[in-house]
Amino acid sequence: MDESTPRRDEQHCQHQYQISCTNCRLANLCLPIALESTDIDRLDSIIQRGRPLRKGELIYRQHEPFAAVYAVRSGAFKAFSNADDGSEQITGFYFPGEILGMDGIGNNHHASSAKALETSAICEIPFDRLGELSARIPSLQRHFFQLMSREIAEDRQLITLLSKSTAEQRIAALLLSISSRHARRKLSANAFRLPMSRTDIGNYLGLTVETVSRIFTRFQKIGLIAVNNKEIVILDPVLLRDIVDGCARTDQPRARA
Amino acid sequence: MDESTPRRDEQHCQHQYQISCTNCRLANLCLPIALESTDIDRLDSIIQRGRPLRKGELIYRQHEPFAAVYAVRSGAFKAFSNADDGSEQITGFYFPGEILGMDGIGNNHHASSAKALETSAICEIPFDRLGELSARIPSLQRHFFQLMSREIAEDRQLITLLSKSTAEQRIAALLLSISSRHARRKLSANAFRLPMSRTDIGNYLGLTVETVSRIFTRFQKIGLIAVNNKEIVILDPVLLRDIVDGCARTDQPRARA
DNA sequence: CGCCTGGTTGAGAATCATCAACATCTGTGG
DNA sequence: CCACAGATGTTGATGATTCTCAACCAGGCG
Repeated sequence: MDESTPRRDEQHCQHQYQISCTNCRLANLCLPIALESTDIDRLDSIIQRGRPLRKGELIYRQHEPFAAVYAVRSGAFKAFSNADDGSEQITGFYFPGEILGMDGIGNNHHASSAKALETSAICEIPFDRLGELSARIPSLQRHFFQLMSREIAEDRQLITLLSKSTAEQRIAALLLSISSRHARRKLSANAFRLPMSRTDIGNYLGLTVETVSRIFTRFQKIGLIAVNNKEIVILDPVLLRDIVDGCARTDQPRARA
Repeated sequence: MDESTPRRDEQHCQHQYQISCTNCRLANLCLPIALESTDIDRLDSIIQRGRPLRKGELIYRQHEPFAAVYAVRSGAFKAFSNADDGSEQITGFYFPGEILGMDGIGNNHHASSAKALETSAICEIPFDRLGELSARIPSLQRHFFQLMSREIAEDRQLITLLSKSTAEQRIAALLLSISSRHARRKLSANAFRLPMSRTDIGNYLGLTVETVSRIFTRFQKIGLIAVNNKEIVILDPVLLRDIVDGCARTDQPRARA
């Protein structure tokens, strides 16, 4: 109960923010993927690394001029946009190795804001210099096209989720998504801390806080997950997937393949 | 009643499918935007133009190897992906001047399928050659980044719509979106034909056909739009926007700013 | 200690889905 | 040109999921 967080390793290590791309343990997920080491050095030379951000600080604000994209080095962020009436819509959560801010390229202004959900560090990648570099390093250009394309493909999965799925399926899908993104970083797939609030989860998934809360307790009651505030343990990954796929429901007394 | 379609001009003209980018009336919306005329010629030289597709024909299928993106020259398309259970999710509608297939770049396979909603013509743009060309023409690279970024930003608008809006707001937003895309092509903003079925609209917006139908009739009853099958006339654009923005509802007897 | 934010639980209401019947449109073949 | 069948769209009655409103609880911080 007092092992505050199980990922102190990554947190600590990645807060050493003057590390280079070459030595970064996220290099295999992030922009440098598929680059030769000399090209990695060139990429490295355009990247700015600043002090870590504290919880609640913004990387950039919606409508601000767009100048750079950002790689998450440690911590977690939410991206959100505000409608005219001030209401917020969260469009994504971002974890180490993922790239933020690509929706701002389109019209030279950020289409959303990005806020740290906990103490976090980032690498700033000035976009005009990335463009120049991409023109000279074909594999970098291709890789950046791929990153943007994957962002599109992932947004469309979310669209499908919002359009077709029940509240249970949405929450189960989010848990699985976070789980797999943890696994990608060689962290436990089945035990992790949710950096965002229940309100954020509801906002992201198109549900109210109350519904999110109810479903967490329901999932807990059937032994699907263990919840302790933001700490989550997935007890039955198979059932979780079955719920996402629509071939299992929580009101049945736990019969599955 | 017998003026079959008011856009026979564009349809006819654009079906002249061997036209070059330089002479294409969509050049100011499509990829050539912001290119010098010599660069347009270079772009033009890599573009493939085939025979028109008939209603129901596919440009590409989900999971097929990715090789090209496609510009709509005439007609209209829907992009959709199928879940494992075969259920379909429409992720977008595409009109002349818009680019299709960018979600396939990410992992070299198409993440969705694209089907013609009516007789349509396209320009095929081989992606590897576009990449080469982009590396040599900085403004082309930048423009393609921008197109992808806008696709992301638009998907996120849809996410907000699905996450936060009522059925009425979703339909109103779709009508406004189609209206503005018509206007961009110098066609009437307030009178157009919906190329997709009610079922498609419902699928796209996360609603059932019945709900879509009911809302069309409700909108018609209050004098917001005139509906004749797929022909739509927007009678009160201001109110339509108010509905999207959530500051007007149809159950109030028509009081607005 | 007490406030304040964030989270949980309950009761009632509302929107939208479902099920079912019917209408209309399209295109095909007689 | 008409008749028909299948697909597409409309309308109505009913019900379920989720939202809303409200109260209450827990933890963190001044």
